Amino acid sequence: MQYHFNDIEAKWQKYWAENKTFKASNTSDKPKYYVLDMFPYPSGAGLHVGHPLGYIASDIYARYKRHKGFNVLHPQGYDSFGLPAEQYAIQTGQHPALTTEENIKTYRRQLDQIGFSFDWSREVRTSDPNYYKWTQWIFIQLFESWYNNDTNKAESIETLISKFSAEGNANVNAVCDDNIEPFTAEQWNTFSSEKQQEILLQYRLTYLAETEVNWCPALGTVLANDEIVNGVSERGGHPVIRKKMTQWSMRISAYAERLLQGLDTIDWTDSLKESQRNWIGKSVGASVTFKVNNHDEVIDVFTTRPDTIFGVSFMTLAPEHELVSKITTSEQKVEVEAYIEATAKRSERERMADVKTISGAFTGAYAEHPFTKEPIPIWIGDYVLAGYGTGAVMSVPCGDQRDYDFAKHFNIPIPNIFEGVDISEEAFADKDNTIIANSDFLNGLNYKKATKLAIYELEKLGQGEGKTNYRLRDAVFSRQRYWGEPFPVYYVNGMPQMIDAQHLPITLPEVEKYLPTENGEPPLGNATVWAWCIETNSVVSNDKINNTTIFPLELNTMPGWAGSSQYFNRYMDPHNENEIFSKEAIDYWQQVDLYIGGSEHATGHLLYARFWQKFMFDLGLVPVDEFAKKLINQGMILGTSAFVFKLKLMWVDTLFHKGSIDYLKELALKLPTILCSTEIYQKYFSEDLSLFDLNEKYDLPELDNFLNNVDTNQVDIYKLSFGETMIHTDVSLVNASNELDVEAFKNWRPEFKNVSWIFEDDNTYTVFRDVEKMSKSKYNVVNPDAICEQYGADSLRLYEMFLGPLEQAKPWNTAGITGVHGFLKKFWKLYVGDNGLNVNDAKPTADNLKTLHKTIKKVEEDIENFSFNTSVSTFMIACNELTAQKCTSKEILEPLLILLSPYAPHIAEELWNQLGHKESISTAAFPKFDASHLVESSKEYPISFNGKMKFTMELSLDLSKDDIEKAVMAHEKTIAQLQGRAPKKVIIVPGKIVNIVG
RNA sequence: GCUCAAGUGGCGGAAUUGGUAGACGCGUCGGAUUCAAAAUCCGAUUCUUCGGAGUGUGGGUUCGAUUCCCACCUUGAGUACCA
Repeated sequence: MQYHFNDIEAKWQKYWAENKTFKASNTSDKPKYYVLDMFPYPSGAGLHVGHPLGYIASDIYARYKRHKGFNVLHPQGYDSFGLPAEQYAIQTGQHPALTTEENIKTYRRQLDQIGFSFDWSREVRTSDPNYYKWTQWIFIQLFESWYNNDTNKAESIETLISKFSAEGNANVNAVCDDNIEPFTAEQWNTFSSEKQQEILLQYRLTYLAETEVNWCPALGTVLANDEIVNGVSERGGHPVIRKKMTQWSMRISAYAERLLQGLDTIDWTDSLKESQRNWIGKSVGASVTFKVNNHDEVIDVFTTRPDTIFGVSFMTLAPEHELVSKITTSEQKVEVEAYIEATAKRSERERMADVKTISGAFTGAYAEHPFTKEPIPIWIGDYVLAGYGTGAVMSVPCGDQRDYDFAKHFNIPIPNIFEGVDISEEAFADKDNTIIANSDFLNGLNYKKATKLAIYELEKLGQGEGKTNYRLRDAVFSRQRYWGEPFPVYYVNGMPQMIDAQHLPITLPEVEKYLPTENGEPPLGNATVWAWCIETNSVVSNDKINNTTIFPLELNTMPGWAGSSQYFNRYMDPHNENEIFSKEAIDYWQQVDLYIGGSEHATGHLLYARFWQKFMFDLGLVPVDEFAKKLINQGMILGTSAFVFKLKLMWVDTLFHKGSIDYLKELALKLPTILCSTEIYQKYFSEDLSLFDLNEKYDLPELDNFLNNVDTNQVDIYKLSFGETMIHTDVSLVNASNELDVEAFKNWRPEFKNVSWIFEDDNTYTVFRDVEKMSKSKYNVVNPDAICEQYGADSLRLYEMFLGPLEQAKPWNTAGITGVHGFLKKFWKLYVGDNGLNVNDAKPTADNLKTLHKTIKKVEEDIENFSFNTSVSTFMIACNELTAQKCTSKEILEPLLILLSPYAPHIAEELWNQLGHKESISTAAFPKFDASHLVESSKEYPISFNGKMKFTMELSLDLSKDDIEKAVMAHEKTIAQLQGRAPKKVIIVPGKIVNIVG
């Protein structure tokens, strides 16, 4: 009987679905294990072979853990709000809910055909009102909370209100806005309700604030930095302006320190933790206040090196700094304004990428040194960014290379405040070896002591204090989009009010158009039924708005990361209508044990989700403050693009031609389209042959005609050289030997229907191959549907794992799948012969047992180390060995099946069933490794001379070092190798190696 | 620039604590089977001037280095002057 993978796979997928084989229970005697994949966005293009890589790995792990006796939670769902569906809706008018539904159907079909052991009964979708009800609910909790630095956690806003009414805000130690005005309890109690709300908003964990955004009036939307190219929008090339907008923000900065510390408690990859650390960007130092001479102004700076304060020889402000216009002298005005204008034209990215060009301008103003009272010139320079810190720097050229370069460039003095250090060539930034000099009371001190003393003295002057700075900014939470969670917020006199949680969800209203409104409001501004009635507690028609009982609702929606910041907990109890999850469920599952996904989420989703988890921990909703214990990043699967070479004229040797460049350019345009097969092209190109030579060899009428019409007075046709333009061709038109289906290519690209082709000698056309990111636009996308159809899901699963280490990027090459497919056929034949089952009760041989147990050992180690590629090799070796051993023993073949089942579950289930089992193989226990089967009595010793292996010798493992040496020295090959010399030394490591030196 | 990965045959990759470099698979070549093909099976496959050389390059430590140390080069990813 043959291996009919399509039938087998369909049969078991149906069985698993019907029997709910992988449904997880929230109560069990078994230990729990929670394996989660990062939330997929169901895109319209469906899955390509790169997407399931992580899902296959997590599925193997989940199935392995079930064999190991765990109660495994392995859910899946969809992050189904998002921009692509909205964009599609704008173009076609189709409701995003409809297209999303369609896309999910495709995704589900594709996921099902790969045989994942998901518990689909727990599926969630972020765009489902029953789900986003809880996203809205968390938003309300954030609004109703403030961060108390004294208790170092979030607390109910009620505790803050009672503090205010009892003692005012003087003793409140909160994370809040910068510009808070002090008030007493009496004042608080006399404030109007609106005033009180206004103040509270400055403390809440989610708050309204004016934020600068990249506004594109033509598109009516806000753009991300990388959507802007050269100051205009990437799509359409419309102008973009900086605009202030009132938006919801999340006070994630309150959690900066805890987010940083928490990294030490979780088993995530170092590179990912490192990028989070960089993103949080903690720096310890001091804030210092400089007075500006002849002005009633001060400049605040943050510095990590207060010990170098006597080395300050100038100040640098960002060109955008608000003080610049106030303090610039009339003499310097022209220069400063010109410089500001020049900077404004450069994008922030440009300014940052360019470290080599030094530019700046002197404002003419001076600051006063806090200790020496000497005047310090104030400059502006675009190496200082307005957005970071205070947008101003105290410049210490002897201790900072950028300040040093700036000072050198503008001939600003560079005072040396370091003992015994030469700064004539570069700045000295080594904190550890710093001894301060020329610095009054700091002389002779090291970095640590000088820093402490400098801060102490600054505090005495009232011109500074010790300070810790974080780069992490509060996160903007509003989006001017339709397809996202609506806020549960209405406005009374411009002040935001939360809708009571019992009335959630506030569902997305219907709109006619998904575009922003004509007066620049977000798409929800198009909704006609989008007002809140506080009497009926329901959404009502806009025309009823009276601002006494019926009020306008918020028009923004939430960002993509809102829904994905809580889904991992919701999976624990996804259908609970009364709570976000029950206490029993969260206490049982606790947190994700293994999370697999891409590293592109390092500073987005993975940081925000940790923030929400910590917030929920503070509220006592979750038992642990990190949501994922272990995290692995799977590497990207790259595509192998295929190209055809189109010839073009090259200019390198214009010297050979008498004609003008213009004539050559004109000629280039007239060159007929010639597509040249890769091997021919590379041969001719590397031999530096000309177009003329090519034409001689291959009779191309069009080229002939072209060459005949070249003005030979201007051009030497014998020396017209050529190069190539590479044109992507769809990889589906190319076979495993890189041969192009030319007819299909012509049908796909009609513009190449009647052009000249140069084929290989055997009349085929070979494409050029190169590895690139897998994407539709590069025509290198490989669809798993076709692979499952032709080779089966088990082959796809094995091959994805076989490609290489999970965490590394690696190219996909469909041709290689025949290897693992051949293995599965061979594996099948080990169990099933032409006349039925081969398996019997034969007693296993020592070799059989050895093969089995070394396989158990290796596979178990591999899974624990997430080294799935090497287990596939191990299976192949085991299969090859057992086939050679003609093994038929059930005692061997049955455990082997369990080993394979996490990787290739369908074939394993089928054979398991044929062996007579009634239960799914997923219920079988993982085989136990027995080391006694691997004990060897002898070893094939490598005999090396000076570290180079020359031959091997079979020796008993019982031999002593001396016995081994005697045996080796007596060997004829040793004698031949030494040629009469006496060895200087003989190294013997029993059981490992013999090395003869000399 | 910085941070983190990575660099091994024609290709994907393997090599446990420093101990036989190239497992396993693809591809290629040769053979068997076949009227032929597919499928299947068997063998060979780092280079080589046959002495050797060889894991990006140059040094170092060691009896012995893909593995450890130093310097450099290249590629990929992330990040943006963190004051």
